[in-house]
Amino acid sequence: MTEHERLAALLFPDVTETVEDLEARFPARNLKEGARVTRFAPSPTGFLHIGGLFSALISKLNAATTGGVFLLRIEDTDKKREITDGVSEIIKGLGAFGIDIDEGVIGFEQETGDYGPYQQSRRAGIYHVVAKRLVEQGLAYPCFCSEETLSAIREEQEKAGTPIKGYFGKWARCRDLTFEQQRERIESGAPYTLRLRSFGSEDKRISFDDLIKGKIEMPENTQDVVLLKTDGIPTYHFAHAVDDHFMRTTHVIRGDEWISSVPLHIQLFKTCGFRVPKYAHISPVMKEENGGKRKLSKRKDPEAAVTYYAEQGYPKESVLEYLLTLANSNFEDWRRANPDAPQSDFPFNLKKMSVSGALFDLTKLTDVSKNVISRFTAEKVLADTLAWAKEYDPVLAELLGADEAFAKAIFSIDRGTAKPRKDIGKWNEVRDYAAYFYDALYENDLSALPENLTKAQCAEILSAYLAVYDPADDKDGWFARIKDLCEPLGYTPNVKEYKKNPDAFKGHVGDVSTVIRVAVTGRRNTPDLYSILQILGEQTVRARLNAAIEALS
RNA sequence: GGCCCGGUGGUCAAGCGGUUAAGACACCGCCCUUUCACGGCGGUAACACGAGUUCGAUUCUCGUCCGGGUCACCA
Repeated sequence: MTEHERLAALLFPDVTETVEDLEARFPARNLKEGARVTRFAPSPTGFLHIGGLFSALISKLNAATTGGVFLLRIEDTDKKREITDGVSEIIKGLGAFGIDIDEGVIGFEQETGDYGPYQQSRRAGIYHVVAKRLVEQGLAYPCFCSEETLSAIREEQEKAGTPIKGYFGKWARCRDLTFEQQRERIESGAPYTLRLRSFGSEDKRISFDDLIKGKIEMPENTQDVVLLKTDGIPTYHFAHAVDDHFMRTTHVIRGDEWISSVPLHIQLFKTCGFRVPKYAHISPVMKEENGGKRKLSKRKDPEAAVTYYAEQGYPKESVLEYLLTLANSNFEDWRRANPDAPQSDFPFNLKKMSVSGALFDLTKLTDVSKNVISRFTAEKVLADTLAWAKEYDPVLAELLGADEAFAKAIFSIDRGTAKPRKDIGKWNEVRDYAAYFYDALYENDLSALPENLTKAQCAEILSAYLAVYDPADDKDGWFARIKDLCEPLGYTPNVKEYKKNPDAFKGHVGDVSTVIRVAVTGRRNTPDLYSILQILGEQTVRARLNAAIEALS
C-alpha cells in the first residue's frame, strides 16, 4: 500500500465503492446519434431569475430539438445561502413557463431518472468515491489551513506583489506535508479541506471551443482549489465535474460568469479521467442604468424575478416568445413566416446566440406580447385572464367569472379576423380594457366629450339617438341610423364634406358617434361601438344614455 | 491590477473585404377610418477612436478608450 493509498483510507474509511462501480451504476446513455443531454443546475438561493429561465430555456431547446434529455439538478452545497422554498420556487417557476423537466428533481423530495440523486446534498457518497481515488493517486491532499491562515497568505502575497494570488506552489503549505504529519492531524480531529494538487502552469495555455463565444484561450489553472469543504461537501467545481460526468451531460450551458473557471473545470475532468463536455456560455441579461449596462440584479430589479411576469400578467407564451427573440435573432423572421407555428417548431441554433449581453426591454416584451395575445382565442384570453385575476385581481375575477359568455363576447371583438386588435399586452391591462362593460367598474365620465360641442348639443344628440335606438339593428342599419341623425341636428354624415367646409356644420358623424361613445363607455377610444352596444344590451345602453342626458342638463 | 469576453441607430440586431449598411421595438409624419387599435406608406437615427494590411475596410491586424465578467471552504 502506498502512502497515498494509506492516506485515502484514513480520509475515507467508509468509502467502499470505486469509480468503476460508479461508471457501471451510471452507464452511458442509450440515445440516438447527436442527442444532447443538457441540464439546468441552479442553487436554491432565491427566486428563479429571468436569466436562469433564459438559460433553462436554451438548455431545454437543445435537448428537445436533438431528441436528448433535459435534466434539473439542484446545487445545494451551500447551506448558508439556501432559502426554505428554494427548490419549489425553481420547479414552480420552470413549470409556469412550460419548461418540462425530463429528468431530475421534479418536486419536494421527488425525482425521476436513473442518474440520481439529483440534489447535490444527497450525493456526498458519490463525491467521496471520486475524491478518494484522487487521493490514492496523489492528485488531491488534505489542507489544514484555517481561514485566518489563508487570509494571512493572501496578505503576504499582496505585500510581495506577486502577480498571481491564491493557494498554489510554495504558498500551498499543506501540499507537501508528510504522511505522518497528515495522519497526526487527522487523528487529532483537526478540520481539513481536500484540495486538488494542481500540475497546471501559468505559462501554458489551454484553449477550448465555446459553442457560443467561439475559441477561447486562457492560462492553465495553477490553483490547488478546494474540492471538498471541511464539512465534506464539494465545491461547485468538483461537483460540476463529478455530476456532469456521471449524469452523462453532453452540453454544459450556463451563464458566462463561469468562463474564467473553464480551465479549472477542464483540468478537473481530465484529472478525474472524465471526458470533457462541450461548453456553451450565455451572456447575461442586462438592464440599463444611467446610460450604462449592468446585469439584472436580484436585489434591485423587480423584473429580474420570474414571478414579476406572472404578477404583471404576461402570458408565459409571451415571455418565452420574447426570450426567443433575444436568443436567436432570426426568430422574428421565422415567426413572420410561421405566425401560427408552436415555438417548439423553431429550429433553434446555439451558434446564432449573441456573444454580448442584451438589455432586457420591457417595452418590446409588451409589444411581442400584444401580438401573441392577439392570436389567442377568446376562450383562452378569458381562461388566462381568469387564472391571473383569481390571484391578483379578485374583483375582476369575480366580474368575469359571473357571466363567462358575456366576458367572452368582450374578448371576441374583432378577434379571429385578419386584423385582430392588439390592445392587451398583459392581463393587468384587461381591467382597464373591459372596465366600461361592467357597471361596477364603469365611470360615468363625460369629460371626454368633444370640446367643440356644448353640453346642450351633446344632450341633444343623445336624446335624438335614444329616440331611434333599436338593439335589433344590424351593423349597417345601426350606422345608417346614426347618419340619419346628423343632418336634422346640423351635422354632416360626410366627413370629407366637413373638412372641405367646416364652418357649415356643427360637426360631422364622427362627433355624433363620439358623443354616443363617451356617454356609453366614458371614454373616447374604444373598439367598435356597435359591438359594444350589442354586448352591453338594451337595458344598460338606455340607462347610460339617460344618465348622461341628465348629467348634461 | 492580472486574466478573459465584448463594442453596428435610443434598444434588439443582420452583415464578416467592394452593400444606397437589412429588419424589429420605440419615436415622428401621412394614408385608411365614426374613435381607438389594426394595416399600409414614408421619415429621423448607427459601424467607439487611431494606426496599419489592402486597389478598397463596418468586416483582417495592432494600439487606445469604453463596457462586462472573474480572481472564495458562493454558486
